[in-house]
Amino acid sequence: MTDAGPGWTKERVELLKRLWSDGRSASQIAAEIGGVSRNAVIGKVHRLGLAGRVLKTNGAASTAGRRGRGDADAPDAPITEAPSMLAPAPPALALVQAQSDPTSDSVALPESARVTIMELREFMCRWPMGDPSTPDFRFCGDRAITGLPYCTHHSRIAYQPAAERKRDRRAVGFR
DNA sequence: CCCTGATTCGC
DNA sequence: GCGAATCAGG
Repeated sequence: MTDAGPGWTKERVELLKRLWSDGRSASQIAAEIGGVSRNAVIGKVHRLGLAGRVLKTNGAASTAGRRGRGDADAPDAPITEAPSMLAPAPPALALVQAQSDPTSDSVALPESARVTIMELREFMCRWPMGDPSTPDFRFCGDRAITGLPYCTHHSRIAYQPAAERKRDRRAVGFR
C-alpha cells in the first residue's frame, strides 16, 4: 500500500490528540500508535500546542532540555529563580478520617488498598490513615514512588509547592 | 530504578 | 516539522 512513510497523518494526529486529552501518558500513546517513540509523541504534542497538562513539573524543564544531541553546551544563562513562596501546607497527621466507620462490620474499602504495617512493603505508600493508637490505623498501601515513602497522589500532597530549597550544592570550594 | 513530561537543537 | 538526547522531578 502507500503507507510506507509513517509520518504524522491526520488520523494519527487525531488519535494523538484524543489519547492525550484523554489523559493517556506519552509512552502509552506511543505504544498505542506504534512506530513512534514517546519523545516523538511529546514533541508533536508540544508542536501542536497541546502541552500544558502538567502544572508544576516544568520546573525541571526550565533548566533542562537546552541540549539537542551531543551538542556543545553553552554556559547556561543565569536563570532568574522565581521567588514563588507558597504556603508550606504541611500534611495534617491522622486527621484525614473521612468516613470513619464506628464498629463497622462493613468492609469499608472504597478505594486503594489500605494495609497494616505488617503488610506494608517498601514499594507501598506509607500515608497514615486514622489514629496510630487504634487498631484501625492503616496505611495507604498503594504503589509508592520508588525512592519516596508515598504514592504519586500522596507525594504531591506531602511535597506540595515547597521545594524551593538549596538547589545548588556544587559550589566551588565547597567545604 | 521505575516512571512522567519539558525543552533544545541537529537533522 | 520531526525526534533523539538530555534534564529534572516524582
